This record gives sequence, C-alpha cells and structure tokens, in this order.
Amino acid sequence: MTSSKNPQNDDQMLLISQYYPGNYTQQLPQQGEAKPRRRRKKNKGEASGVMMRKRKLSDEQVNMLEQSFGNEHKLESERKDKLASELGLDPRQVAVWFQNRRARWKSKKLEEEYSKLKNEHDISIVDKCRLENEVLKLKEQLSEAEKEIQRLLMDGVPSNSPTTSSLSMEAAMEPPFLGEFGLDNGFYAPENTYAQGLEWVNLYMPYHM
Amino acid sequence: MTSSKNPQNDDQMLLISQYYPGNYTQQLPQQGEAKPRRRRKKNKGEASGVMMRKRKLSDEQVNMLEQSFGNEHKLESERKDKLASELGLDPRQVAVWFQNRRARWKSKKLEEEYSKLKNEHDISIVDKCRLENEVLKLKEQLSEAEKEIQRLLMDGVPSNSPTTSSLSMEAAMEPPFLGEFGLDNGFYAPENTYAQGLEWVNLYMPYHM
DNA sequence: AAATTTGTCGTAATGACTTCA
DNA sequence: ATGAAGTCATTACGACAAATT
Repeated sequence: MTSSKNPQNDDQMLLISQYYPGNYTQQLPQQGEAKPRRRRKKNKGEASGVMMRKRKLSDEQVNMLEQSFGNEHKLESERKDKLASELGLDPRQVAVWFQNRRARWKSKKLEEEYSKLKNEHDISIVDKCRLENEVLKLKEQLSEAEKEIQRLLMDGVPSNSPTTSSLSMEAAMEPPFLGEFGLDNGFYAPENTYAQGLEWVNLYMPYHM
Repeated sequence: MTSSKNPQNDDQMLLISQYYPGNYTQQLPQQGEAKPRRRRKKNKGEASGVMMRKRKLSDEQVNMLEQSFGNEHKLESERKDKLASELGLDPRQVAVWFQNRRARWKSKKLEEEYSKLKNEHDISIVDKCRLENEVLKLKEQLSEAEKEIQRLLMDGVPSNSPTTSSLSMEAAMEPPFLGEFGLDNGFYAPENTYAQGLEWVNLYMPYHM
C-alpha cells in the first residue's frame, strides 16, 4: 500500500480528485434547531474514491516559475520545456501555471489601478471645487469692478473711493485656500450630474477584439 | 421547442483529472533555427489518453443557481440543502459553486467600478480644464477692469472708453458651453499628468512592470 | 499552390481543492 | 462548519501555423 501520505515527499503523485456520484441520498435538513457544531470531518465518504491529486507545487517550483514569470509573462515553448524539465513538471502544468498566473496578475493589476485612479479622482474633485469657488469669487469681484466703472463713468471721479480698490487684485491672485467663506454659501455641489459625454471612452476599455 | 435533451448529457460523470507521468522524456531543445515562431511537434502522444474528465453543470442547474444567487449571495445551509436536492447535486457542490460565484462576482464588480470611475474621472478632468481656463480669463478681465478703474481715477472721465465696458460682464457670465475655448488661445494645456490612464490595459503584451 | 486537418497557444469561464481565520 | 482567498486544472473557443491531402 505504500500510501505515501507524506504531504511533502511524494513527487507528482497525481491523482484524481473527487468523485460525485450521479445521485446521492439527499438528507433533508429537517429538524432545524440546535446546531451542535459538530465537526463532520472530511468525510466525503460517499463514493469518493480514491485518489486525489498532488495539488500544490513545491516552493522551489513556484519560486522558479515566479522568477521566470517576472522576466516575461509570455511563455514560449522553448522556455516552457526547459522549465518543465528543470522542475520535473509536465510542460502542460507549466503552461497552465502561466495562464493562471497571468489571470491573477491581471486582476491584481486592476485592483492597483483602481485605487490609483481613485486617488487621482479624489484630488481632482477637490481641485474642481477650489476652481469653482475661485470662479465665483472672481465673477463677483468682476461684477464689483464693473459697477465701480459704471459709477465712475456716470458720476465722474468721487473724492473718496473706498469701494473695491484694494481687495480685488490681491484676492484674485490668491487661490491658495478656499476655506474663507466659500463653504457656507453652498457653493460646490456634489456634481453627480455627470451627463455622460465620454462614455464612449471606456466603451473600448474592457476588452479589445 | 424540443429542448433537444442535452446531446451529450452524461450528468456528473466526474472525472479524473489528468495523469502526469512522474517522468517523461523531455525533448531537448533541438537547436533553434532562427525563430520560426512555434515549431510544431507532432508527437505528444505519450501518456495521455486515459481518463476522461467531465463536469460542467447543466444549463438548468446553472440557471437555478444563478437565480438563487441573485436573491442572496450568502447561502445558509438550509437553502444549500434544498437547492442541492432540487438540482440533484451534492450539497458540497452547491457550496463550492456559491463560493466561486461570490469570488468572481467580486472581481467583475471591481471591473465595473473601475470603468465607472474612469468615466467620472475623465469628465472631471475636462471640467477642471474648463474651469482653469475660465479662471484665467476672469483674472485677465479683472485685471483689465482694474486698470480701467485706475485710469478713470487718475485721468478723470475720458470722453470715449471703448475698453472693457462690454466684454467683461458678458463673457464672464457665460460658462454654459465650453466649446469655445481651445480655438486659439492655447490655454488649456495638459498641465495635469493624468493623461495616462489606459496604458496599462494594453500592457498585456509588452509587459515589463 | 490551395484547401483542409491537426496541434499548440492564449484567454475566459468554471469546477474543485486547500488554507486560513 | 463557513466564507474568503489562493491554486491547479479542465473545457470551450478563437487564432495561427505546420503538416497533410
């Protein structure tokens, strides 16, 4: 029987996975209540047969594969065969490993890209906010200036002009902070009204061909 | 109709997975003539041919599972057992199916979220651009107005003032559309480095992180 | 030489297992 | 035992090129 259950040692023992019989006795869940939390062990007894595969490549093997993957995500058959023989694996396994690795890499990458984009977006939103407030402020100032001009044109030069002479230029050139009073005026709204005008852009994104 | 009973419907035949011989003859990399892409090796016969594998739930089963998943992503053992018996599956399979489904749903979700965000971001960038131009324009106008005021204060009222009287207010109050900019002022520059955002998608083939 | 077959590759979707919490 | 995350493997499918006819 050998039964080399030794998890570490039996090289490629390969075996079969589990076997599900076409039909099995369905045990009704009746009598709910009380969940004795019993541990059923790995049972699977029903018709399970026999064998199981040697899942899990050794660390050694994974390291090599990983390294190879680092150099090049694609795998030419040359490299594949070489790796396979070096690691004592079937070339097919190597190929499968690479395929799965690529898939994994892709989704990991997506995750990274997402948070990166999220970041930029948040910053962008804040910027927009600042700019919106600035625009409003400038418009107001401009309006003041216009009024001033009108006044001057109409009335001629008044001896005293404490109006807008000082604030306009200086305030206008200082966008650094916006906390002053732009906030309570209910200025920047949550621009959710993104009328889709660019949706075609990412229509191409998901998948090519 | 005639649901054309599944053609090859041998239900859960379950299979063995493949069989990898512990050792196989690796064909050496028989010298490579240049790089003819992929060389063909007809061979391949070795160690194969045994076992068949088969799994794949029927459409019927998948539909039911899918529907159940739609109602609730989580699966209480009650529902699990019920589904299992209804579909003629091992409860274990149902559980596994749900686990996989959840995992894959998650990544699909991420993908969606990404492109949604991408969209918003792009729009946001354009908006920012518009706002930046508007700010510049307003500042300029304000500057003009200030100069005008200074001039009026200094020189008194001139008989003719073709300067800024008309343009400022009107132009400033019209942000409705943004198609006007970009004509010749050369204002909106790519000052934001968010320009890249898609390059990683195509990074499939080239890779080199 | 052209059309067809065959084998390999890659990707996507899935099934099932293992590990960890 | 369960869910989540990570792995390995298989099936289906499309694209291509070497081998056949």
